Amino acid sequence: MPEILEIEYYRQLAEGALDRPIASVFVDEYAGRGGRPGMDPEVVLPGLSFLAADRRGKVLLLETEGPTLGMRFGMTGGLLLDGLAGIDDLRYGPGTYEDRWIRAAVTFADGGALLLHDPRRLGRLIIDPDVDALGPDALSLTLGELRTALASRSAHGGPPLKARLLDQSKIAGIGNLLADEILWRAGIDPTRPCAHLDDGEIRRLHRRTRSVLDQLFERGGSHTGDHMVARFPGGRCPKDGAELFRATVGGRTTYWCPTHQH
DNA sequence: AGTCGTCCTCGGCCGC
DNA sequence: TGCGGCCGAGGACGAC
Repeated sequence: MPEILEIEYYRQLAEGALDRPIASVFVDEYAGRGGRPGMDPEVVLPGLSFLAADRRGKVLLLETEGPTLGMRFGMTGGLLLDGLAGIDDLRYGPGTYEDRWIRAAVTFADGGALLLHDPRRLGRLIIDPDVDALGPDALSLTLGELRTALASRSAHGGPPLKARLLDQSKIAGIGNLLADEILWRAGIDPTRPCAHLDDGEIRRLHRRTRSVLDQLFERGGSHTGDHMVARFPGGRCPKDGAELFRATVGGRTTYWCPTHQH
């Protein structure tokens, strides 16, 4: 599934779409949901060009002379430019390409096109998305920013740590699989109240977040993590062989090791 | 503030 | 064996 690393690949791919006048735009009924009234990409984009390809968390931001096109990819969204896929296969996607799964298209005057390929229809195209609602970007997360993100004044120490890591308004870009991988490497129990980590644990979590993102980016994406091979019922911890716990944490299926994650 | 259900589709798995 | 049908997976968001 596309998380921040895949979106960063898409952003790099989209740099090939800059400075090419937009001839027409198509957005299907689902991909256009949630947009601002009167801000229809099909209407406001033709005639303009993308001038910069940016990213905040999992949102790809294509800036023009006027409005900015925001693209979200949901679980199975893929970006194609002039026929090139941004990523070969997605863990939960069908792993194949079909014309009928093209949900949106930006066609340039030169005949090329930027396409959203999204079998399960959770991707969205939004004009001028609210990026201020997002927390600091995970790829450049500082220790101080992580400290702030984990703080809570609640009597019980806030929501489970994993739920907080997935909260895009606190940290932008971490998805379900990345959260499990990071916590597994950091050796921290995902169900711990997020504000109950001591300073050493916060530092460890920060260090592991950086190393996971750096390493997976070099390897080619979120779905190639070490913890992922054991992410099935009955799977065993690649570090120590213990059978992983499986439970819903923060509303998402979570796997963690009862032996080395505390 | 934090948790839960919903959206959407498809692959996988169950049972007959 | 074959097929029908159900479940669960992901991220974001609205509702309690």
